[in-house]
Amino acid sequence: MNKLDRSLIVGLPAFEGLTAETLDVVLASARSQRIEKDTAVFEQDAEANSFFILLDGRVRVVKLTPDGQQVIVRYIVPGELLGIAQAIGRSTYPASAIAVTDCVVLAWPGKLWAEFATAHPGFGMNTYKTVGTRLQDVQTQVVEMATEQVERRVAHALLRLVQQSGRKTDEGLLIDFPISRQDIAEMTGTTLHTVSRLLSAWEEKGLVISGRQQVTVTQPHRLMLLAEGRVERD
Amino acid sequence: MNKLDRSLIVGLPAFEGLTAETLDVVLASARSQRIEKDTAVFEQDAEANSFFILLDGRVRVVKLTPDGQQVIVRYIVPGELLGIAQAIGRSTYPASAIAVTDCVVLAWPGKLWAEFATAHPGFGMNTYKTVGTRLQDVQTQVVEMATEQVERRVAHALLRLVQQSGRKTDEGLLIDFPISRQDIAEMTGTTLHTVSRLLSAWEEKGLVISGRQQVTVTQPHRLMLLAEGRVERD
DNA sequence: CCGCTTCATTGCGTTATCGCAAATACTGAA
DNA sequence: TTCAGTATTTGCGATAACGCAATGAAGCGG
Repeated sequence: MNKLDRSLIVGLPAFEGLTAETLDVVLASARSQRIEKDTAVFEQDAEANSFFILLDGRVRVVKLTPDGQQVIVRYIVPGELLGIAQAIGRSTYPASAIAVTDCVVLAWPGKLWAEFATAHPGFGMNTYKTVGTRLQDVQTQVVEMATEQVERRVAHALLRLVQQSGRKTDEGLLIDFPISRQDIAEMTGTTLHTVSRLLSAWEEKGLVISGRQQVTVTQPHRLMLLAEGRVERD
Repeated sequence: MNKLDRSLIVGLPAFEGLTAETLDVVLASARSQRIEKDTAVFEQDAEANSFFILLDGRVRVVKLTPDGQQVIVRYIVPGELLGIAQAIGRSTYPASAIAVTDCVVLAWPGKLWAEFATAHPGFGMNTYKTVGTRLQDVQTQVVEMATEQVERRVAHALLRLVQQSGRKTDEGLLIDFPISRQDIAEMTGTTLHTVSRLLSAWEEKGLVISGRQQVTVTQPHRLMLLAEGRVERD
């Protein structure tokens, strides 16, 4: 078994404020794991045997409805925790997590979570802060879904993706992982058709450039105006 | 200053597992407060100077959008925490809380939250569990809003209200606080008109009885079938 | 390099839901 | 008891968004 290096996790929000010794202790029980693109890190309703930190790649968190529809709850970027069912008092995962690209994660046995949290209060605090942040994010999303029409919701979603995973290119800010019209639809509660029409219209207006599983926002500012609803809805 | 009695909070989930002495310590810094119907317990974006437990009455938690629309995030029933901005790492309240009926709350200075949480880990855990539960609730709501059409969303909302605040009457389960069509609309992201039409249709079918600011679910089972979408949508 | 699969586009008809407006019903206070 | 203020109902027209279906483009595996 190859020893994991402390530098992997130093500086991550989840471990902020912990001593070097603590990091080593924590790392000692972690195992690193490669997750191939399009495979699951964990599955909804399965026993929450592990919790994870994403070190590299992108992960999509998805909820499946009884009738087979999907909703994308959020995207995870490197440095973020995922599968922390324990921290919210669950024994099963409330959603599935799918690797959007090839990924590397650190995994810990789920039962260690409580141990860590009590032995290293800072770690507990940090995860709770994550949970709190996500609560706010999701509540914002509810407000959007309740009050905004589709065009603005999709605009907001794109802006969030760009903020989280935007890579600067010649043309603008590229969302730097593969994302389909269907994916965007599942994030915003609409259909791939509507998303496609919107992107086409926006491309026409010069706000974005989009292709197969790829979106670049060329004029974030104008897109933001549109998202905020104070504009040009022709 | 009248001393608060331990019996007020014994048995509440937030204080579960704490010793009698601890309860007394905690109570020593609490002040009890009466909140008149239709007044605010706290206001969105205000400094989070206090956190609360609702002892009696009902509170509506509302988010206001920049353009003046409202969304009802949740209803609080006695025994529940509210205004726990500290626990999610915020210094301002992310929403407003309005008394739906005359209420009694216990209030603590916000800065005490962190003290309590460290001095009495059980208390911290309990609030975090609350935050976790709410995260799941809200995520469920996002999934509903993304995948279900209005009729099912409203049905789900009513069932939740009945479950949380249903009082058995001759006719069925009465939501035991005043709730308008507008309120239900703001919970489900629709309009009071649509809610009114739905309630009328359901009354026709014998599922509910509704009046001014009042709803009784007479056939919860059939309403649930409708909410789950396996039915009679004529 | 070819064929297959997946993804995206777009026209067109359908429909759920909205938004307005007018009428009606209920409640609490004077 | 009456009046004023709110809440509710309901008809009707408008429309945002869906859903289908057909076509076209892009990428992947052999």
